[in-house]
Amino acid sequence: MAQDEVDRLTEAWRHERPDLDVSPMEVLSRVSRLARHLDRARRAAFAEHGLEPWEFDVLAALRRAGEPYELSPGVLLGQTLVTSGTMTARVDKLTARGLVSRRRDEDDRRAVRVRLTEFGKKSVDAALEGLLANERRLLAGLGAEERRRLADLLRTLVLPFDDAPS
Amino acid sequence: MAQDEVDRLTEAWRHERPDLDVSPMEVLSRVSRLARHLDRARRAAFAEHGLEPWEFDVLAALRRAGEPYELSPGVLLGQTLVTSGTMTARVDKLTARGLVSRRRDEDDRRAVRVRLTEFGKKSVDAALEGLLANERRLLAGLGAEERRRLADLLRTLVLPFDDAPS
DNA sequence: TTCATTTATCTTGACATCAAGATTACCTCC
DNA sequence: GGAGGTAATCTTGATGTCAAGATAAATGAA
Repeated sequence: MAQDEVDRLTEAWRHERPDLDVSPMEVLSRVSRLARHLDRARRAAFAEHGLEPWEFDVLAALRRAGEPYELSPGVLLGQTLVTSGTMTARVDKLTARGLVSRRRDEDDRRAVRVRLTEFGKKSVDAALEGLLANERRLLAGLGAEERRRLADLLRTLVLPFDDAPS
Repeated sequence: MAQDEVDRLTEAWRHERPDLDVSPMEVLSRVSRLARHLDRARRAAFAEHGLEPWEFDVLAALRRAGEPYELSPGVLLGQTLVTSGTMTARVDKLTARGLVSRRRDEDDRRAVRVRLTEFGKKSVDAALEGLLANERRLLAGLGAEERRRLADLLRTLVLPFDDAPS
């Protein structure tokens, strides 16, 4: 198989630091680099539907929640791995664009409900289909069984993080 | 095996959008989420050595280059996947901290050489060892053969990006 | 030689993010 | 029914990043 950037990177490290075992990078550097490439691909895929990646993340969380497509900022925080200040800003901008609406909870007046608008639902549904089409293309190099094994191996690495929430 | 966040996420999508095949997410969402967790782990590991992740990335590229630990901003761009404006800012800050020095090339006066200082070399060498110790811990759940397979599968996904430079 | 093109780097302006703290409202225990 | 503690959200200030364009120098064709 052809060499990728990480092969060259670890080879260089082995030359410069032969005293170290850099083999962990062969897995984890590829994860990081692949994620950066995926971010760019996602950005391009969403741009066709007029959404930024961070906009999709919020809208998708609401969409996944099912009818009536409504969650609190606090729940959205947990699903998107951002801070509260960031979520405030995101909801502000999504509201300004008419993709979601925000209203105060009547029972707990500290709380807020963020709800997908009809426009938001249409946007996120279209963007999701574009995303999946793009992702299928990126995975074309792997067979079904390989994808399954890859997913399983990745799950093993992710699980410790999901268990102990940061 | 226990469920992770991505299992819950795809299950929710299948409930809301039973018409779509969301299986690509089982691989790619895990890559993205794992990368976010790795970023945080890297940040913590580097903090012990007084470096930010972006600082390490630049210093490590110079360190890997070998004696005299000197590269141009343009080459650093390619290795770190950032834009030229970002690299200018990074080199500015690293210079201010005394981790690298910058001087104009004598032959091509458009060009600049960024060189690791002795302090920069010591910092990046120490941080690298901390990073690897941390990465070994994160990979503890996988055996040697599993790591190799995982690395191979990831290489297959990364290669198309490395070939066609964005 | 000279001018247009290309290359290498830097500058600018906008923006998303975070950490820390402020604000407002609920809740529990005396 | 207060008072202190907790919870949910928002505000502020600093920072890192990008996209697009500016600057400056090398290159090549006529």
